[in-house]
Order: sequence, then structure tokens, then C-alpha cells
Amino acid sequence: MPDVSLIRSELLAWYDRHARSLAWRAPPGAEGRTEPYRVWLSEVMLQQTTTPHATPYFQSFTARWPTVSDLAAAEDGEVMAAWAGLGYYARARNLLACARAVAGEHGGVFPDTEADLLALPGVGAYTAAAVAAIAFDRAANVVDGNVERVMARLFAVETPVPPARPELKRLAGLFVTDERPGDWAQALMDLGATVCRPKSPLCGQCPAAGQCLGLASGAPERFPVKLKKAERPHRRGFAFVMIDPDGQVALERRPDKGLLGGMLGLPTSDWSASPDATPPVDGDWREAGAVEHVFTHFSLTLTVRTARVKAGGDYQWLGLEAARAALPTVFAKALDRAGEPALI
DNA sequence: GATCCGTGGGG
DNA sequence: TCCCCAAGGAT
Repeated sequence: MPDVSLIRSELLAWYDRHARSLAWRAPPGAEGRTEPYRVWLSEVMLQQTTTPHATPYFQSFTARWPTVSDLAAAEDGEVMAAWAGLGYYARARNLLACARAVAGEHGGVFPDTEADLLALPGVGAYTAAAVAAIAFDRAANVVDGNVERVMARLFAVETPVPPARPELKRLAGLFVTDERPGDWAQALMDLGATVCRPKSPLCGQCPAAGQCLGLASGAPERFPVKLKKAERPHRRGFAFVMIDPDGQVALERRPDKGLLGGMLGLPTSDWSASPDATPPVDGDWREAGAVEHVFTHFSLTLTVRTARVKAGGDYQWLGLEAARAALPTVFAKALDRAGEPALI
């Protein structure tokens, strides 16, 4: 069996030499621990999101709202617009709810235990453990997709995920001690991101290669074994671009629950196998083509229709640039499409 | 436990 | 082109 203590010391030594330089990490030798606000913000942004995608958002959020109290005081629409393009918009709603809970119920100071962190909106098992470990040096079992993969390979776990999750978490827990818990968590995730990668792992560079049952099996990339996932259905729909004489576009706030919840959007039909193409208002509607978009659990062909109208009704009217910046990607694509046939 | 919830890059 | 998937959480 892999030697837990040996792997720990080898990986921590590797981390001391190979830690990635990331926007939310204190530079090497920096005084004091990392700000909990920055750790929390980065962890939320990194949920199911790649580092390159999250980085510019982290920079703009921290520049605009330097503390959790600043963020708590922001308006909902501002924060949602600033999150536009990052995806999983429930994160932005929960981010604001969490900031307000910290500002209002905790005096602007993040709680420093895993249990108290877990009670905050948008903070689940992973994020609570990560903030506790990285910001507060608590011995927490930080398990994300990277850690699951590393454990599955180290121990050559044949049980497929997701059923194997509890077992992988148990294995990860074998490594958690009071010694450098924050560094340990980040070392494991850095290893997973740069060496023990999903495809073509770089086992020749791995400090734990000598202890890895997956490598010994001859096919480490086979782990973690995965269950086949369901097919992604396809839907169709219409998006309606109304432009007033000043070039303003009609947008509506989407309900908090459901797809793209809380975000601004174009008026649309239902999205289904055979959507109802009736536009929201009468007018001289023209077809501007279609855009394709892929969501997590369905793909969409969105046909774009445009009309010149007078501003009014129950809409927010924004200029083209402002609208595009505030919209989720699927609607930004639709707006781009509407602009092409020289309607504007 | 199963489902819903985005996006963009890489193989 | 298509498929995979990335520092998950809520219901």
C-alpha cells in the first residue's frame, strides 16, 4: 500500500518548488495568511471553472470590491453583470447573499471554522474545507475533482465515480494532519492540475510516482473509472431583439430560480422541441439567423428575430455595448447575430 | 442519490 | 467535429 507519510513529505517538498503563481495566492514569503475574503472569492469562482477563465473575474472583483463589506454593499444587478460570462449564475446570487451574511451577522469577519463556513450560502463541503485550510490553517479534508483523481490513481480505485466519492474522500482524509494543512490542500490540487492531469498524466514528474498503485498498474490515466453519462438533449427556441430608435435593446430580468437565474436576458420563447414563435409585441419582425449554444444538460438552437420598436413596456433598455457586457454568453451570441444583418 | 445549473479550451 | 471536463452547490 502507498506510504501516506512518505507521500505527504514528498508532495509538500514538491509544492515548495513548484507551487503555481496564482492571482489569489500570497506571493512566496508574504507576511501573514491569505485574506479569507480573497480565498473564499477565488474558491467560489473556481467551482467547476478553469483557472484562466476565473482569473480576470477575480482581478476585477477585488479591484472593484476590495473587502467583503464592499461587496455586501453592492447592488444585485451590478454583481450579476460583473459575473456575466462566468457561468453557473447561482454562484453570483449566493456570493452576494454570503457577503451580506458575513457583513451583517459576523461583523464583516469570515468565520474561521469549517462548520460555521458551511452554514454560509453557496459554501458547500469543498469550499468550507478549502477556506478553513487555506485561510485559517485548519486541518480540513479538502476534496475536489483533482483530489479525487489523485486518490483514485494512488490507490487504483476500481469503483467508478460518482459511487466511489465517499471512499475517495476517506482516502484523502488519511493524509490530513495539523502540519501545513493549507499548503497540503493546495499541493494536492496543484499536483492534480499540472502533473496528475485527467489526460496524459506526467508520471515522470510526480513526487508520488514510487507509491502510486495506478502507475504500477500500467495505466494510471484509466483512473478514476467513470460511469457513462446520459445523452444531452437538443432544444430549439426564439430570441427577440427589440431595438428602439436610439439603439437601445430591450432586456428583462430573469427569475432567480432556473436557467440563467437572476441575469438579464433577451425576451425569448420557451425552449423545447417545438417552441412557440409568437413575439412579445407586434411589429415588423425579421429573421437574423440562429446561434448554437451548449449548456450543461442540453444544447440549443436559438433563432434570432429582430424588430424596430419604441422603448417602453416592462423592459430594461440598454445600449448595445452595455447590454452585451451584462448578458450571459448565449444572449451575447444572439445579440451579435442580430447586429450582423445591418439592422443597426 | 439524481438532477439542475454555464462556459471555453483542449485532445 | 465532438467529447471531455474544471478548485461544486442546492434542491
